Amino acid sequence: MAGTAGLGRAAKRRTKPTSIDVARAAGVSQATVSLVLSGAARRLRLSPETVKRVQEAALSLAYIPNHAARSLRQRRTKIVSFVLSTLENPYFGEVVGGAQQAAEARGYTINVVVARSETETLATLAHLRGGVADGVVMAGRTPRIVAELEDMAHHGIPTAVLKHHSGQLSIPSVCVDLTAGGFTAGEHLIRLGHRRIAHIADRSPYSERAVDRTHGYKRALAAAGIRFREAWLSLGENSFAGGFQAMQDLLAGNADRPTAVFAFNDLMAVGALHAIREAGLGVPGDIAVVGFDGIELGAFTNPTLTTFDHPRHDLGRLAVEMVLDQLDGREPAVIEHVLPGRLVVRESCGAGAGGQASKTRGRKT
Amino acid sequence: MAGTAGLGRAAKRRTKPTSIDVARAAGVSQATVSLVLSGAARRLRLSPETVKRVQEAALSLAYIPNHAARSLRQRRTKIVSFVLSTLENPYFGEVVGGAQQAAEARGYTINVVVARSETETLATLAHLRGGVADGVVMAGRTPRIVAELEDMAHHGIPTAVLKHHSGQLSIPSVCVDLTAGGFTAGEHLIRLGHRRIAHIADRSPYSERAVDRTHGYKRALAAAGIRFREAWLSLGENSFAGGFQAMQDLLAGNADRPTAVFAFNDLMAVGALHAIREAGLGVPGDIAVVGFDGIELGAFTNPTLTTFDHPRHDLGRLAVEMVLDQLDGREPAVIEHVLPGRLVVRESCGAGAGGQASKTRGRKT
DNA sequence: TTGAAAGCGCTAACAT
DNA sequence: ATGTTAGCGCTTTCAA
Repeated sequence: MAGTAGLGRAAKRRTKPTSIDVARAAGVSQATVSLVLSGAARRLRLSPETVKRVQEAALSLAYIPNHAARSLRQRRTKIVSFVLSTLENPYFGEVVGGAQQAAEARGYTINVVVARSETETLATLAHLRGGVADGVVMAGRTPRIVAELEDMAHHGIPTAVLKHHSGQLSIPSVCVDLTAGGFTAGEHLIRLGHRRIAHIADRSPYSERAVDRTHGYKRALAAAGIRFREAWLSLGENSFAGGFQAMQDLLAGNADRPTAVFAFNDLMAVGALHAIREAGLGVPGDIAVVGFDGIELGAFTNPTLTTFDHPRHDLGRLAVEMVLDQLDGREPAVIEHVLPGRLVVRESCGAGAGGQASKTRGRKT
Repeated sequence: MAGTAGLGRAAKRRTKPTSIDVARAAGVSQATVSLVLSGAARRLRLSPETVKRVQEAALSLAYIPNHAARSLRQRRTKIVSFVLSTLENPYFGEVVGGAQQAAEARGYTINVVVARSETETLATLAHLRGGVADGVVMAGRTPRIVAELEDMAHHGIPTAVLKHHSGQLSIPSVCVDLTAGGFTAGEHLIRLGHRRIAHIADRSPYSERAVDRTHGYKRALAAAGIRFREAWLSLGENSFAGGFQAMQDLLAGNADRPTAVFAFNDLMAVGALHAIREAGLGVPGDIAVVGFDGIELGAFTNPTLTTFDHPRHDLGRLAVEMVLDQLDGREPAVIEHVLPGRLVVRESCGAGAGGQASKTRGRKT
């Protein structure tokens, strides 16, 4: 029972047990406890009894190593932070899922931090510099954020950027080929006979330079000899309400209304669907709609949503792997992953000629 | 110029500056640096010049305190973890938003951890026991998780549970009055003349005991003298697809189909809407639908969704405040917050007689 | 095969 | 008004 080495600290009120307590209980040194619990026992050929005694002591004391002490000593936390701007778009649910799986496979934990503005993001990054996590995956960016990330990388905190081309940056990045996506979406609508195709874009600063899909859309128009009209480019917040409002603007501002709309993402596309319906018009009859990013919701709207689907799981996985590779001291094999997306044709574009219920869950192309 | 005490560590390659480096640069002691940067300077009447020298040195070295060292010494991290089971339901977006705001107001940071199963959750909690965070907000629960949380509380890591009544537990909790919600939803449908009202529930283990809204629904039926029919209770996964499937089951399994459905949450309700449409039926014409929880999506579906709206922001805020109160050494003022929700009537229940477009954004009751 | 000792970077108590 | 000292709990040489 009681104390090998007396009451000392172990007797203090409800203090969590430390490795010293375990050592005492097992009758070994603190170092041995550490060795056993870190799995180095076999390599160093500790005697099986010692190992067993330590394990039992640890178990009976419900010993859990102190995270702060361990990270201080080892100079690493085994945590990667995933910084994103909102949880209100389920898009990131799957991305984080992929990230977690990749992290877990290599012994790391993901923690998600929401930073809603550039200011908040910079504050978060400053916090992370203190060593809260070993690396950072950043979804969304502005020039200042990128600069900060580059600096962090120089100071030993590897990062990866998600979703936008990093262009000339030295930061590893993963993104979907957004330009191809914009082109594919536009082209699809053109093939269906549309020539008056509007575009709803995100007005947030995060997307200021993220005009890739808009470029793709313009290229599709150009390829078909259709002139781009400024009046058919509508900006809104990145949300249902933003898409709704952007679509209303589009309808109000144009005497000759468009016959099709390509939206920044599925969230905004759903907002647009609603605005069209409120205006007494039909989708795809009066206006065809194509979304972007492929969240599950699109398979359940009325009408179901044609969209450009992203490999969300892979996006998360690759971003984390790039960070972990850097932590392992190797440069990531590829510094910029550009993943392909694919068009998922459903009802909202009017392509499914038949358009029966049985097809509404989405055909993949 | 260089070293008071020689080149030593400061000269080492790219080591992040420590408070010792700052102290040297400012010509003061390490303790003074700590005092200045923690804001204790004024209280202790450090001379303004000293303060200034330290601040400048810290700035020019881009000094950031080491998180691990600080937490080890202070025995706290100023972090609260928010553990939840999925990011695919935007419901939690706003809850986390409220949590963050409350945390920030008191100098804490929230970090979100996704644990998709009971096993993952228990592993996460074990990790948190190591002192990664000072406290935990847990969304969703099973008996084993609750037991674990209680134990953590005994060991100095305060917790709060979100969303379900804690019943006899000693853990502080915040939830919406789900029973009242179920009752309100059922009653609303009954008032509209429905008597054949089905219910779609969540089959996940997280909800095993969370039958509150189902109770409410049954009570509403009973109050109207309507017999509860087992065949009209359908279970599904907590997702669009789960609601879709549960609704299909309902339609397939009943010769005399229900004229109304009350769904576990808005996600499942949207799945149900889709199943009804695929079956060639109309909402609310053939079947009225009422959802639960009030996520933004419900204002943009077709038809828009009548639902029982939750005060999501407050839910997050109160949960965090309960944790922080415990960290401050005071018992939370209230150990169980039961917040009211409110019915938001939109199109899917058929109540909006007129049902014009202009009303579809939702009337609050 | 195991133990002893040092030290990660910081803060808090105690001296001046 | 500032400096000295000790120590948070752990891992990791180095010694035995």
